[in-house]
Amino acid sequence: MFKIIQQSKISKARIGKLKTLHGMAETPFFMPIATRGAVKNLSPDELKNIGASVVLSNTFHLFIKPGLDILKKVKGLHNFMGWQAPILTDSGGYQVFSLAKNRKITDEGVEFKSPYDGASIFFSPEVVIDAQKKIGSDILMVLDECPSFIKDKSVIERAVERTTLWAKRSRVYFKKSFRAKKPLLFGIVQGGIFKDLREKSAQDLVKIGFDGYAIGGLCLGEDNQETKKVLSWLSDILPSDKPRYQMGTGFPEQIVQAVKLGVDMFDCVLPTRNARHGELFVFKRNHKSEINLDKNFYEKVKIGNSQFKNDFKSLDKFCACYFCKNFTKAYLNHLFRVGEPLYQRLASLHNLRFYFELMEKIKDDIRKGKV
RNA sequence: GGGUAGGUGCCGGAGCGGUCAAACGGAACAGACUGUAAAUCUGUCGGCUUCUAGCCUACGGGGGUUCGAGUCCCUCCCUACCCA
Repeated sequence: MFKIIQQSKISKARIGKLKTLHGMAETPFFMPIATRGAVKNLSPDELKNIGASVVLSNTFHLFIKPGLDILKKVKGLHNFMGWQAPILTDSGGYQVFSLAKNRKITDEGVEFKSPYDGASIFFSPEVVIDAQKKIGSDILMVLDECPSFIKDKSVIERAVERTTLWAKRSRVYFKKSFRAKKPLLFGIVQGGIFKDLREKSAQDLVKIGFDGYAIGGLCLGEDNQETKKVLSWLSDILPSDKPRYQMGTGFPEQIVQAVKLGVDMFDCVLPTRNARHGELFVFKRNHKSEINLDKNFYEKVKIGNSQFKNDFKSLDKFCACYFCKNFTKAYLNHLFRVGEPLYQRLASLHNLRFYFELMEKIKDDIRKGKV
């Protein structure tokens, strides 16, 4: 299911191959986010063209709309959204965090209030496995409790206990639910920035046994040094022959840091959301168009700012995206200011292409022994 | 020529004697977003300075009433609509 092709000699970075029911994906990879069955503004063929291999969707949001009946009728999300490559589905654990005002959590599960109409929705580990089965996900995530990192240790500790309990239940239920054509099931490590909690969480999950291990609850406001520490503690506990997935991460330098600490999979809303909000990621390249990941290797460009009104140059003439190859910064600045929908498409296309180029560059550096 | 309604900051538009450098929108200028309730949210937005404060200039022009006027009175100019 997961095979390491190359292991770096100077870091924990590795290149691997993850086999899923919808084909192989080379790690490390970055997943664009299609929360409601679509990466905002982009079509599947566009995603393929810029280098997407796996897409992330969301059980909670799909559960509400369009609902599982619809997804079952079309035989899964792949058919529904026209994406025949792997799909990973988040469990709704993140909504425990992001919709904290509208949910109640007990050991049984989470009682959500729908953000659309206030209807109550109950998520248990079993409900979530069932839902992901109907969605037809290739990589299922267990339901977890993603706490805010600010919470005191006792709160985090309880979240870890609950997450482990739910992981066990998920594992058991998963085994019952799938016989042939089994997708992958990932457990999720919690524990905030506390060494003992992170270690306990990881050890208990490893005992239960999963196809891959996710690291949750990171990059939610904690200091980057703390993130790094957590990853290095876990790199020795999580089995190295299984894929590791840092959920919700992150800024480009955070991804580079994590890969060096042995992480294989990433996802984040930043490239797409920030694109929509006027922020573009751009590599700093030398005259030969090379990127040096050891330095400050990129900048964030606020394309709507007045300085780009009269900037008729390409954003990045070495970028392979449709926008960079065909349009000027001044044009995108104009589209942004007047609110043309095309703005969001071009900006999203560019930022995602940046992330995929970043992943290609990282792999290239691993192959060359530079990372 | 007569009548009516108006003229407020970059634009639209509140205000009807003091708490008004003037609500609220928009534009403009900047910032934030990390397993997406996000084409969202936040801040600044007359000028100057010793900038959690002070000073100056401002509500069509001019004059007046008042301790005090964007707000009341007179007059002039302008705009829109209606009647001749």
